Amino acid sequence: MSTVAKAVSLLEILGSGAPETALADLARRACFDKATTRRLLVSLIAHGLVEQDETTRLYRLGAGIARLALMREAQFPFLRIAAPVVEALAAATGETVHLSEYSKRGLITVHVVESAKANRVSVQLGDVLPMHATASGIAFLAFSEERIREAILAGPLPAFTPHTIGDAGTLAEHIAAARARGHSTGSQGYEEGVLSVAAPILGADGFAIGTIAVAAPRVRVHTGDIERHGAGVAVAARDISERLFGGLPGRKRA
Amino acid sequence: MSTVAKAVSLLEILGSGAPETALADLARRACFDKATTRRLLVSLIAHGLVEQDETTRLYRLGAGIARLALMREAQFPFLRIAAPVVEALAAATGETVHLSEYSKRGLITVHVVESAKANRVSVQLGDVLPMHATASGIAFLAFSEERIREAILAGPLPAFTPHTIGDAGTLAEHIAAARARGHSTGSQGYEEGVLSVAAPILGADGFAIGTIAVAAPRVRVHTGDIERHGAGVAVAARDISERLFGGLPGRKRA
DNA sequence: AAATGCCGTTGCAAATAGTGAAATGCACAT
DNA sequence: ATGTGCATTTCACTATTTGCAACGGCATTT
Repeated sequence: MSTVAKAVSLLEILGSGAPETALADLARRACFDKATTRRLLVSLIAHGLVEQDETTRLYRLGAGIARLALMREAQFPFLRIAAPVVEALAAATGETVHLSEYSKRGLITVHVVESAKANRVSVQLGDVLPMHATASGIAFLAFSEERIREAILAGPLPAFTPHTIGDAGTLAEHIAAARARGHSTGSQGYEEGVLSVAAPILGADGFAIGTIAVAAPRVRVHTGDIERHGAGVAVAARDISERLFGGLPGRKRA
Repeated sequence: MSTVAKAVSLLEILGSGAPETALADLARRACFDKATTRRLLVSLIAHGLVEQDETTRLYRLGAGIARLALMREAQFPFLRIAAPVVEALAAATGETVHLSEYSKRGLITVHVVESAKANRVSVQLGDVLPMHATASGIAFLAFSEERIREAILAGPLPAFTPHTIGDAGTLAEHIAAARARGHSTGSQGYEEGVLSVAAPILGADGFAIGTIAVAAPRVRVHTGDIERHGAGVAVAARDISERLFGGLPGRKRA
């Protein structure tokens, strides 16, 4: 295991769970020696990616993380551009709308506007959505590079609910259907009782770079709602793509 | 130089400058061997912190960075809490207001609302502000742990403009004055023609964790404006502290 | 009060992981 | 065709990293 892999693991562990973590706890969770863990943390602290409480000796993610994220956002203002569209769609539908961005590990939820209704779908910021079990994932795969799609179809398809698609053939059908329609639908594949509709946000090269999705409790979805939301996310996704890439002919982006 | 230090350097270089960077360019700027640079990048890519354009082979910061930042924000919602206060102060003063957070390297600018006026002060998100040359820095040091203050007073005080404070004694006086008043003033120490007023945002232990500042072009600052803005930032800073720590008696934070 | 357990920190020899020069392969321009 | 510039791979060498073990501080327990 490479040293940077270990360092990143520590960051991920610090990010998940409690806001602050003790050294021994961290070492145990990461399965590293205490000494190793501490030395990695010292390096990370020197660069501001981790901070340590002076008195309690507890560790937490540092402001350097935020700095990197801000620099990235300055280079590629995905959130700044897409967030208003998400808000607008949330207002128009009255349901929870979430935005995600592709990453090696899955689709990362980068923005959420929850429905104002009491019975609503809640999505955690930073959550990683599985490709095969969510409307977002299927919408993404329908417009992704073939390499990514095949990797998912070839890999394991863990079940999150009894409704999760566990068969590569069925998944391929869903993907094909989503490609034909321009948006996907997800039915309780990740969480029970949740229906979702998602559309891909396309990059400059025509491949998906993220998705926008509407998620509603099953009991509230009536005839025509799926189609209405499907049209909504498709328009919103296209809108985001255009704002990101339409106005800047010089800039290329995968 | 430790391996994680190198990996983080690459992230910083990727964040600064152009949105996408070539391997050779990156290796040159970091002063690493091309092979070394690439292997580090491969590790970072595996964890989603870096992405590579499939066709151009250019590297950029990945969505994993955003994920870590979101997880951090979920643990400690500094931006979510402070941003509305910054907006309000910007609306009230009509000038540029910026928010920063302490990090080992300096004060990191995490939120900015620029003045609507044509002649306005512009601050870059993610910028690191020097402690000795900005109103924010002096406000921070006035309420920081002694260790940090002394490290700055002992260290070098590079000049950014002819007005930058270059003398430890003068700096100590400014810090003392800021502590007495509850807010600091900065006069063209970092950028020519800019006057700033800043106040510290205090953590649960009473030490500063960040600052909020109003920055205006010198020509627009008239009699009484300094005092008015000083009162404004002080109230805003206290407001943020209270919203962060007042409501959650169980949570501690340095 | 002494003892026990837990935690963070430091030192050191062993070993794994990282290093860089050079070679290979790939595209594009000459 | 030939050349140039780039990314990528290989391999012997070296240095960083590693984990054990011991230490000191702190709190709770006996």
